Amino acid sequence: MTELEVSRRERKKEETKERILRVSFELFRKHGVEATTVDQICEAADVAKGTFFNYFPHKEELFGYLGEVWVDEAERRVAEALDQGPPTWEQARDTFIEFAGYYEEDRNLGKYMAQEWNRGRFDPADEVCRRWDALGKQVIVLLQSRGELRADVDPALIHRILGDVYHDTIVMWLESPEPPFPLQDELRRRLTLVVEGLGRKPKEGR
Amino acid sequence: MTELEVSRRERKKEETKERILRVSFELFRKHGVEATTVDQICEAADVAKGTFFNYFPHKEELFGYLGEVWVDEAERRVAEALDQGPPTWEQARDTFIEFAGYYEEDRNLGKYMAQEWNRGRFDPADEVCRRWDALGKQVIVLLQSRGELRADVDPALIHRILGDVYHDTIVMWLESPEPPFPLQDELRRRLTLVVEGLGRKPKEGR
DNA sequence: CATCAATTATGACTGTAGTCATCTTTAGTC
DNA sequence: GACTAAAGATGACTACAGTCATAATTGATG
Repeated sequence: MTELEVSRRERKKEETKERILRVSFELFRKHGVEATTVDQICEAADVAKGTFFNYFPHKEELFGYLGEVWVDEAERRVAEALDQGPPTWEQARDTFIEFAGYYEEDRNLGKYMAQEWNRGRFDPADEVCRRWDALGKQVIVLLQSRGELRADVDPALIHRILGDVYHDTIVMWLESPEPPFPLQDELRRRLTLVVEGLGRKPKEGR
Repeated sequence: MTELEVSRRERKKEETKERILRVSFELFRKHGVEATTVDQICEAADVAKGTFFNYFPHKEELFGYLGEVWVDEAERRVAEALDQGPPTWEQARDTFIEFAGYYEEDRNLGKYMAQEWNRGRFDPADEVCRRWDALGKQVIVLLQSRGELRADVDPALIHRILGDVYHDTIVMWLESPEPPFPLQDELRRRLTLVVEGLGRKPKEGR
């Protein structure tokens, strides 16, 4: 076998993993995450339990892959936006607000995603987190250089604070009673408020 | 038996609950939360497993009681501070920052506490959350009336945003590598920044 | 003190996540 | 095609959380 073509083994492996992932999320959507057991997933994907755990060291690991899908898409969209020149604060803000749409697609799944994310149990979490971070920081630095955000503050700190508010708003939305409030509007409101300040003015101008 | 004195049954019940709680946290501190099983707790507290679950519908419920202890203390301290007249922003900020000391007392326990808090699995969670909320909001309204915080913004929103940053800073600290950064200094830095604003100025004065 | 209803304690049992020694399949070699 | 080593699959097994029918304890009442 040459190195170029993918061996049957590789192909089967990939197929099995794909099948487990596909079947899992089907069941999650149909019956909810808590109510879906690994046994059921194995049954539906026609693999032994051991096989499941060969691919995913624990049940929650499945969500790591959802995270990867999301960040792939997000990176693509940010690059696209930056291609049209450096953004204003409003443009950048709205681009990131749109990512909240991932959570809106399936609230139940989103809830679990946020939860597992918090627990930091994913294996690829480090990598995925790093990419999310890089995405945000890159934009913050650009905004600082354009004078749209305070340049006298560590961009990592600005990033973290905006991230806090962003993240917590989503968590709040996930837990809010039906019908949920309009997530993206609320994000816009809060992020704007934080950038404008809640009260006192800084002692020095920026 | 008169209604004034507590029956032996009541006393025993209380004793058992206390014993389970005490023994649990001893074991948590000694071996870590994950590593401590309910069986071990029951063994050490000399009760049957069923008894444990009579008192605490699930293992995590134990943390609900820690939450209650914390909020009791916090309420006491805020009342004390308000007794000395309405606070400035700096005073109020620092009072709340001191509460982060609960987490500093035992980082491992704190980690679990924050996690379980997020998951919202405590039974008394509603009540305890409500009290924490009331505590914060009360102070925000006071600060607004003194012109220390923007009065043109819903106090609940200000409260939520400051809470986001507060909470997330603690989570970050809990996850930070040894030796951890100085938590209270970092909280002060971030909360101040949010109140002063990250960049753009509001269109209208406050 | 005997009886009873209500409360609390008990531990065998169930369901599920996760492990591991063993078996099967595959790609490469002669 | 036969052989081999390594990758991958398997399911019986373990460990733990949580349940529930039953037993024991308690306080009240005659």
